Amino acid sequence: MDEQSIRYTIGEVSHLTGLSVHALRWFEREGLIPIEVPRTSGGQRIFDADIVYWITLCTTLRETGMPISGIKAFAELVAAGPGNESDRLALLEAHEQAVRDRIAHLENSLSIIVTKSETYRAHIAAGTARGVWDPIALRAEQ
Amino acid sequence: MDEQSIRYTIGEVSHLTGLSVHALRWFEREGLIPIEVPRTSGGQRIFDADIVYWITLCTTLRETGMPISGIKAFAELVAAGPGNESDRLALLEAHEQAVRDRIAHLENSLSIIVTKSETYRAHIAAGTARGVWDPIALRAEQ
DNA sequence: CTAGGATCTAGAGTTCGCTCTAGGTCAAGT
DNA sequence: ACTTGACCTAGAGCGAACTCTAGATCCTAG
Repeated sequence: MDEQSIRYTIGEVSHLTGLSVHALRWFEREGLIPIEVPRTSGGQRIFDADIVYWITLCTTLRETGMPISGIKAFAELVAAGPGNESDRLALLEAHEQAVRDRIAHLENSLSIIVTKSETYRAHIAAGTARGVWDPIALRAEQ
Repeated sequence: MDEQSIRYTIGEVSHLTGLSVHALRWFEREGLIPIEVPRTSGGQRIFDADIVYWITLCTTLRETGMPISGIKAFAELVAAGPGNESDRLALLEAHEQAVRDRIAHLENSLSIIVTKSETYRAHIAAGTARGVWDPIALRAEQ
């Protein structure tokens, strides 16, 4: 990496990552960023590509359901420096499995929803969209 | 259906559906159940197979990310009785698509996480788990 | 008939993950 | 120099989805 890499303001990072500036400041306060974000002499944050990359990774982890506490644990490992890479890997692998499980569960649920939709479609097409196939309407109609 | 179908207490429904009794009462209060749940003379709820089925469907919708407000909308359509089946179908199909999108997004994110894991594994195996591949360690080590 | 576990209502409390506010300071264009 | 929009800190507030509490009633087994 270049010694003088690109410097971003918090607003630019907000655009790059999709997180609000509030959320970015909050991420730092919560310890999700493994270094102290450097400041200008006036106290304003200076982000570089590395931190933006880290934040992007954080959002990927968040979007896949890792709780803030999990990301914080990961950040703490990184902050602790070299030597705990297998711990970091274990954390990632556990999350990887959690995501796979989540996808499998969603696919399962999806098929239930699809079946329900198909039942509705069939009955609507047949003009018989009442009765046995609707457990609640059923009650009303008996 | 049988005129005298099986009757369940709220505790039994809790076991059957995995929702807490608190959550079940809250679901009713929030209007997620399209009928008034009948009561004993003493005021205790009596659930039957139809309601249990409905609640199970609700949990499937919830687990796939439908907000309570969405389920409420669906319940209101069902409560309104026959005639709006295509609205119900539209609601289900919209959610179906949302779930497909969610799965696609998760798969995308998963591949990012997998790549990150693989990088860690490769570097740990090579005994070079420091430096260039870790954006934060990178900073510390330059 | 009585004990005690299950249930009732209505509303307060909790957790998560931000979002917003107040009361300033900073910095870039004119 | 001045204006104006971005940024600062610390903490309060918020929406979603429950969860828990209090104080009372129900109901089933012994």
